[in-house]
Amino acid sequence: MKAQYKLSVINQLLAALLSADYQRLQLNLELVSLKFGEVLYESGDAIEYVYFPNDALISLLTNVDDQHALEVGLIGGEGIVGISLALGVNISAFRAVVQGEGSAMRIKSKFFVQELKNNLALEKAVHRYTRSLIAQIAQTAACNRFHVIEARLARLLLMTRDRVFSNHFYLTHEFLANILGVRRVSITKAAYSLKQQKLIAYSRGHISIINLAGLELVSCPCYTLGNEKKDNTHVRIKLQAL
Amino acid sequence: MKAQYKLSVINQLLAALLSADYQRLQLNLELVSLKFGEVLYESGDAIEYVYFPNDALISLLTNVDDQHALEVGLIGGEGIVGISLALGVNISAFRAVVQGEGSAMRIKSKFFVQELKNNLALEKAVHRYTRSLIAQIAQTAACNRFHVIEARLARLLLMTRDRVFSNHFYLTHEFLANILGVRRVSITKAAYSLKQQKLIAYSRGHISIINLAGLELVSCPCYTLGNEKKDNTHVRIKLQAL
DNA sequence: CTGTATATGTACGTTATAGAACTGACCAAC
DNA sequence: GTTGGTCAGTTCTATAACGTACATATACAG
Repeated sequence: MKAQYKLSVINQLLAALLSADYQRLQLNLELVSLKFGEVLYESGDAIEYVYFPNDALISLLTNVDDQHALEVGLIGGEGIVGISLALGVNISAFRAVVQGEGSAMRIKSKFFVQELKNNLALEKAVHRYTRSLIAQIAQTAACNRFHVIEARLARLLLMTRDRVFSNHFYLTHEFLANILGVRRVSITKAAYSLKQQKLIAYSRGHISIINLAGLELVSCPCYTLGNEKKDNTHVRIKLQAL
Repeated sequence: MKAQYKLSVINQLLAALLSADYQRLQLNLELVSLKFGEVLYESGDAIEYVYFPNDALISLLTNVDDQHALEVGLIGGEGIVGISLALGVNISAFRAVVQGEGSAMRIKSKFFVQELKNNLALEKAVHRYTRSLIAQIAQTAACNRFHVIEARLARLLLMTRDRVFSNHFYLTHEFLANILGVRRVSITKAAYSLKQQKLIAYSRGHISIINLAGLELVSCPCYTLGNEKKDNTHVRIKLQAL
């Protein structure tokens, strides 16, 4: 299904392209809807498509052993999934899982690589995004090391919110546990505490943020820090151009 | 001091360059010796020089708060410090600290960026190295999350060994604690245990690996995994060409 | 050879999180 | 409406790692 109609939300990297560049790219772009839990790549897989999320949300996970994995990056409309390709390697370093249902534009790796060569603006944007992803990965690493589960959970919920543009989303404790690399029980305990504090509400996976400012307070400083530091220079927001 | 003499060890990225490319690059390269504990950049600093370590060892740290930092990457002769530049950003995302004394080649950012444009092989190598650094950062993140200090210490010692090409190096418990983001006491305990097991010896910072195979056994699987996965395609070892 | 700084060792109470096992509540399909 | 599956909550015990404080040992400078 090609993208031939307006979207309420469009990937910001694409939105920032010049009209002519976008027209050309669009020929090979495909609009897809991504389902919760869907796996785009396993770590080590060849990258078949590169994804530009619109309102979908992709979690990058790294495996330790068969038991444990850990989220190292979270990619929404501000980014792109499959960055390795822009670094000359067509193997994914991560497992990429859909954490938030939604739509994305995708393009065959071959076309993406081709386009990168001819489209300096795209290349530049992708590089800059790569740089900010590296910072995000490192930040997440440090956060996982030093902060308590409740704070990390709050941070994850806030980051999710920012990327799906909504205070309501679907995430079970089990899924969150996988993402944060902790036991489900620990999530339940932390989530219950947040619920008690009237910061969030949830039931069977349907989570709502009901006190944003409060949630920011209990979340670890990484959240606000991450936003301040966030290198948004890779996108010049130009939604109106579409 | 320009590099006009043979080195026993030379950075592998440089070694892999074609002779002509290297000749040109060399005009702007400078041989420097890096002292233990020296800080190349703070996180957020403008990148003045890009470093190609020979036998020096650089640790990349990310800050959490004023109290805590955490190593996310370790760069020796296989790599390059100041990668952000190749991604179009001249600000360092990390604090870069000399963890192992030794020499490195350095080049002014301006020249490096210039050279990247004209030297496809270098650009490709740097990109691939970036890709493998991302994998390393993520791996380290997961490792920090799941493995016990003793295993992580063993891993760090092994990684250090691999990069300084020696079983002997200088690292105090205090320094190691900063790198691994744990208390000094925890390092002392873990190091003491390794010493008891006759895997290492140390005194006042002078560490020796005395049972390599044994140390690999107690180190976390990340170590061997990291080596298997290690993407060395960014260098074509060509030391004989120098 | 003595004093001071640096490096390492020890001890004690505290806490976050792990592991494991079980209960209850809700949902959808048959 | 019963059944089977998913999701959330509780409890218990074990332990790795923390914070802090202090003690010893080695190196080096005067």
